[in-house]
Amino acid sequence: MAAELNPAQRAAVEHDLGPLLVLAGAGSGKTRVVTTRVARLLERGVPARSILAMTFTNKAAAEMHERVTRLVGPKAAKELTVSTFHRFGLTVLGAEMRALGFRGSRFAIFDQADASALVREILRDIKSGRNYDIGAIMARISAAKNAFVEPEAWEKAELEGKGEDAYDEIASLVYPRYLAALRSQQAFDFDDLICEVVRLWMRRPDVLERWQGRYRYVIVDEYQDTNHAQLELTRLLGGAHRNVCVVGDDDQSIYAWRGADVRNILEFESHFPGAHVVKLQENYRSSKAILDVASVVLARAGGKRHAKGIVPTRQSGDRVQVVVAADPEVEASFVGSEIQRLLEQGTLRPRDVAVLYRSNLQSGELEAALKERQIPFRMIGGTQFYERKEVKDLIAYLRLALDPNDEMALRRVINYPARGIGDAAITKLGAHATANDSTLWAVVSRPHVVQGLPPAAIEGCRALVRLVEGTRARFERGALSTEVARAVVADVGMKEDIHAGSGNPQAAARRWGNLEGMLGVFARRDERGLGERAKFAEFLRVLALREEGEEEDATDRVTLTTMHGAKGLEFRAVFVVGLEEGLMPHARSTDARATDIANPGGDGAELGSHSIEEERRLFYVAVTRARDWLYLCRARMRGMRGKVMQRTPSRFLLEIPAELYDEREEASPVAPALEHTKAGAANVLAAIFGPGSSPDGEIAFIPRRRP
DNA sequence: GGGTCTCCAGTTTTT
DNA sequence: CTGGAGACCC
Repeated sequence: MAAELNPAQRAAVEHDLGPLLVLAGAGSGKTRVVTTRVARLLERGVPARSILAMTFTNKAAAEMHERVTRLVGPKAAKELTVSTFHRFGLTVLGAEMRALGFRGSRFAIFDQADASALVREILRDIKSGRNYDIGAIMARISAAKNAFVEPEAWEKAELEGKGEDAYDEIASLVYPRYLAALRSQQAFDFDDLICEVVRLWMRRPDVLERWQGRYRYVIVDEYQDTNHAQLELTRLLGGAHRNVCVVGDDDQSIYAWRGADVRNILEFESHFPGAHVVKLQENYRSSKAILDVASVVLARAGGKRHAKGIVPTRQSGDRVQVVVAADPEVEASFVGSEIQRLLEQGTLRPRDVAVLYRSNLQSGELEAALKERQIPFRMIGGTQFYERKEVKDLIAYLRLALDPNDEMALRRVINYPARGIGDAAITKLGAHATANDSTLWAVVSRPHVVQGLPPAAIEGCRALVRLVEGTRARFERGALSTEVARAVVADVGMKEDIHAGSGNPQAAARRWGNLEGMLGVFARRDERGLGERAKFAEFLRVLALREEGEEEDATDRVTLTTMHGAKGLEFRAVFVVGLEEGLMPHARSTDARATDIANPGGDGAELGSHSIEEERRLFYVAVTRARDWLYLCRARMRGMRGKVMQRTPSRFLLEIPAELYDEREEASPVAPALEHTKAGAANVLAAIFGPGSSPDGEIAFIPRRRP
């Protein structure tokens, strides 16, 4: 095996004891190095069970596990721990319930939507008056957690006038209540799964020592995406033996906006003194023509970076294509026709092609263009399946039936469907529960004891209890999950509700489709013998971590995804669309003030420039997904927020020397003279849309008729 | 308490 | 143009 590795790769694989930083450029064979390294450790006699590999996504974990299995066989692979950071945190916390001082052996996991519902409730409760952006508050709370700032310390900082804006102020108010609410429900949010492990280990060296003893070799993938808490977790776990191997690429750091701290990878050598550093700079993925463009993108990158180059190993290949389309529709139809052309040539399968965009909003035209040409495609991203309202409602009912003390679930469905239990009634019920040291469910089960509860609400509580008891009875009879879930859907009348609820039949069909998708997931689990009550309950409990989800779609389809969503993937042909100022780089990244709100916890002044650098890295990630064919597309005009705007090309596009690509113009079929000059465009617009269309600014939006 | 209207804002997102 | 959230009226 070693013969197939280049010298740098071999150095990374052969490195034995002590900290190791592998700087793995795009397409440099990172996964191969990691898996081979694991195999090599096993060869040397390291027991598989003392190796821990941590990734960010379940998909990455599954892939790594699969590839190690291929190398070392299932027996050894089974003993390895390959998991996400969060899954690992869950394992530790689950094993240390006693040390944590928790009752029983279970805690709930709040996903993003649960947490945001909780924050919304707290905001209502403290009558903040203003319309705060929940996401901004949650981002600040998350930042505080990951920096291990206690609520008291934060409040103190506020009092001393260190908090700058209104969001710091409101978040510092919400934070303690949020924490208290989580704890009272014996619940953790995603951040807690990491942070609480760190806290536990810091306060209980004896516990830490056990885990250090268990895992003698630690490997962390995509290290540039780690946040502060993840660094601390890694540092503590590796603190004794220091066999910590991290793999990543600072040039692909694109998640600072959600707390990733690129300094972790930049300063690895000071966090882990004596670290060995290996740079994988040879690129085996992309043609030289594509890498030439990628190199230009990186050459202009500012900020602190690990110095490394891109060494092409492949021939030049086909030239990069820059495509200037009249508008997004034309851009999309170009993408569609070109994909069709490539497919018809027979050298490509649909699965070899990806279309990448900055924002999910851009997907619409592309979907339509591919559908029109009957090109099969899959979309990654958008609102996550399990976070869709109808899916969460169903899950909440099932959770409630399995555990009536699941207050989050109860609050979610207490008045869905509307049954006369409004905000006022819920407040009364909650207050009664608190006053009598009882649970919310207990009060809902005996609504008549609550003073001043309207008869409609009492009747509503009874109806809810009947429904939940009925569901529980089904579980108790031993019914499998699908049967119970279908009964809930029927009893609640979810199908009717969905179709009545929205005026848009397409949206209704989609939402119903989501529910059927969920039922499908249950059905497949049932078939695998996982449908009985206890297993199903555990499945629902950790559903937030999405370990079983929509299973990987192995069918042969074109991939539509955001540039973020494409990280870690590769395709023979890649179309990057919407390369216009304001979209890519996104306007938010060039507007310093907006950026400050979106990126709390950072050090204010530099944020604006950081973000533009992150956009650049994102563009670099997008470009380096391509193996053989790369298309960089933009539109001259784009409707945004109901207005048609002239668009200027992305600065990243303008930076690329003309000799590195071919450029072509895709004219609108309606207005072939539209291109070239602003004035010309304005004349054409005036002809089509009537006078008053200004050349520069915004033009009243009139949808184009399709030819 | 519930349905309807109006207003506003509008990246990226895994766990 | 959208969707979500709050205001407002019945």
